Amino acid sequence: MKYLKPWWSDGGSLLHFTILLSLAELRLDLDLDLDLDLYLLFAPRTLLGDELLLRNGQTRHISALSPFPASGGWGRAELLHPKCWERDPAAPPEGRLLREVRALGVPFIPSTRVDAWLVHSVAAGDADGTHALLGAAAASSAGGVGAGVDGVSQAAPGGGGGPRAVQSSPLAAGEEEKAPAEPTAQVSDAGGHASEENEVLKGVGHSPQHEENEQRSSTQKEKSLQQKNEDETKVADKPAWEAEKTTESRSERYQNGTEAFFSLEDLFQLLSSQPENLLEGVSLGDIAPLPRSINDGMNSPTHYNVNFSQAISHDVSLHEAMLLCSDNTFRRDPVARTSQPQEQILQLCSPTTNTEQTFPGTNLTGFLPFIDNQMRNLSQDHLYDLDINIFDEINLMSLATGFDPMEVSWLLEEPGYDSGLSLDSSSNSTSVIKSNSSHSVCEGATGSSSDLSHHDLEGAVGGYCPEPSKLCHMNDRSDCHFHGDLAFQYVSHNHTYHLQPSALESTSESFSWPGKSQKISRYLNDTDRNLSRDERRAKALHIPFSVDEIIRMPVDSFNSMLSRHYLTDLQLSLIRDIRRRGKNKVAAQNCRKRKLDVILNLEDDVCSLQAKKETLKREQSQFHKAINIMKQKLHHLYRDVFSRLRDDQGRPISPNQYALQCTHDGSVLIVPKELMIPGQKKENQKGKRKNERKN
DNA sequence: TAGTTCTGTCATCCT
DNA sequence: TAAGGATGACAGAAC
Repeated sequence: MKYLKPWWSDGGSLLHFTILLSLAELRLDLDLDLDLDLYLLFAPRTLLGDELLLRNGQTRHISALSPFPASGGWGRAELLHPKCWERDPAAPPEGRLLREVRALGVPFIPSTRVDAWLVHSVAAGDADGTHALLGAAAASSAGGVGAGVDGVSQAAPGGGGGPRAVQSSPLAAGEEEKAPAEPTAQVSDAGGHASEENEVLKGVGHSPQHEENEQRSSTQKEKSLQQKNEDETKVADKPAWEAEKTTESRSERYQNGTEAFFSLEDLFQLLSSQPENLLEGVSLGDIAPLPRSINDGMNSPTHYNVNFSQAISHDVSLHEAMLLCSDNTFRRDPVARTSQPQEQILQLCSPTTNTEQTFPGTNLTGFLPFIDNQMRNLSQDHLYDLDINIFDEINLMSLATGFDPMEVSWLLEEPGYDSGLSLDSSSNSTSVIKSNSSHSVCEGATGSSSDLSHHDLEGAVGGYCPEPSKLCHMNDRSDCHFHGDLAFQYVSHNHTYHLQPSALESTSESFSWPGKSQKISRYLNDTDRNLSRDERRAKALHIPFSVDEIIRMPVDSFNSMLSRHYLTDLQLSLIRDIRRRGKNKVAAQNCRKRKLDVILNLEDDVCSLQAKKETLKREQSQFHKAINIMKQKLHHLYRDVFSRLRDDQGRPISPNQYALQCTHDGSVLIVPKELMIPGQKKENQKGKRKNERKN
């Protein structure tokens, strides 16, 4: 197990904590919101001396851990490191507090549960240290101390229902710290020792073996990352519906075992394609030992038997997660587990085993090695960043949809609802992890791989369909399929939006956490404000598509997407309304933009025309001036001419009685005004008057 | 508090 | 006929 850069919220009360959990070939990233003080109370003692990074940039030194309280409280055990129990006699046995929580009817605070996680990759390097943890957990379980309501504390007898699970665990049955790693071949040589607990807790990558592995694979990682980034960039640049073919083809490549890298998206796609398998059948308790090297992970015919259903279910706790981390062993009510052979146990079969049984319709040969390889290619920083971004959304999303107690109860009340998801603490479908190197067989793991496309899930708003019974009709899915889908949708959540836990007003309001509710409510409301009304509506109705997809998707893809999912009339109506409003909103924006452009253009036209008008006015004025000057000159010339003219008797000719008249041939005649043409007469009179006025 | 602006939405028409 | 673009009108939020 690895704690990755935990940080506290500004108020210092809510801990946003990311845990990388090494689980066989899978590493689970858990995103938790924990109470700071509570966490400090029960934080693993191995964190003593650690600096916790607060969100405000300050650090908080873990100098002391309070003793474990006598009893009560919610989910404390979830935070308790198994070793703490061993060292602290006052510590309650494993699972006790979980039982208490349920027995007392205290609702799980969604943010404190590991209600959503991602299966990231294999972290082989931490196999050693985590064995110690799990061994301790096994010891607690084996002690059978917790007379739990459900599987956790009942998982004890003999150290676990999966007989080999307990026995194969190096630390099981009270042998925790001293037990060698021998029983499980894949357990690290240095593993299984509690002395390495620190290493386990503080970072897998710090173990010598892990470093060695990292060095060995560093070059390969770089190349792999580069290749992966290129691939993902190409896909990411396209809308989901455009990338659909790409993802499908990638899925095929995975199936063919030709894809060398396995990204989160890929993993989700695969999970979505076989959610029922992964969620229902995979038992955390049945996880095969972790390969010690990349080559082991890639080549060894290790069988991976992981029960995701438990981890994903509402009952999954940090405590379990912590226990799960170790040597691929997860003790979770083996009795219950084994008592339900019909429970779908997915075996992530090796190429040499029955892959068809494991993933009918989907050849996931090398599935986990791909994950391993991919995750090995991710640096811790990458993971950390990823965790921050993704888990925040996931965690918040879970608040909104996945873990509404009302919904859970409703689901459980659904006729025929046989969830292997352990939605109920009393469910018998608790998962068991046997530290069994043998290969489990996937039972009931059926279904096609193409039911849920990648983008269908990735951008899902709700990732949840409210009518499970109807969902079973989807693509001839069995109940198992539905459950798997449902469960996986809980996990997939929404990665499209910055899902802040609004958790929808409705869902957020449905939680009751005295003393914390206000804080959570404020937190949810603050973040939910960023969601549009349609987004909130979509979340409320658990529309499995993102609003952005609904709006932007081409009509053909849109219709095909709708046809691939069973949606209620209400959901369909909402989806179409969202699409219509979204389209219209864009249209309105464009319309206003155009209108604004038209107005601006018209304003520009007005300005230019006004400028032109001014120019013309100035020209007109200049022309008038020129004309006046010409007239003035003509008048002077006229007078000068008449002043020089004489009649036959030598007398000057009066301009009042005569006028000059130009002929067509250019000659000038002196014509008596009485004989002048009327038009010329008027013009001469006008000219005379003007000249007189000017004079 | 009133006015203005911005934005989303609806109704309607048209393509 | 469905889908959607365009646009006027209205309402609510924000300033």
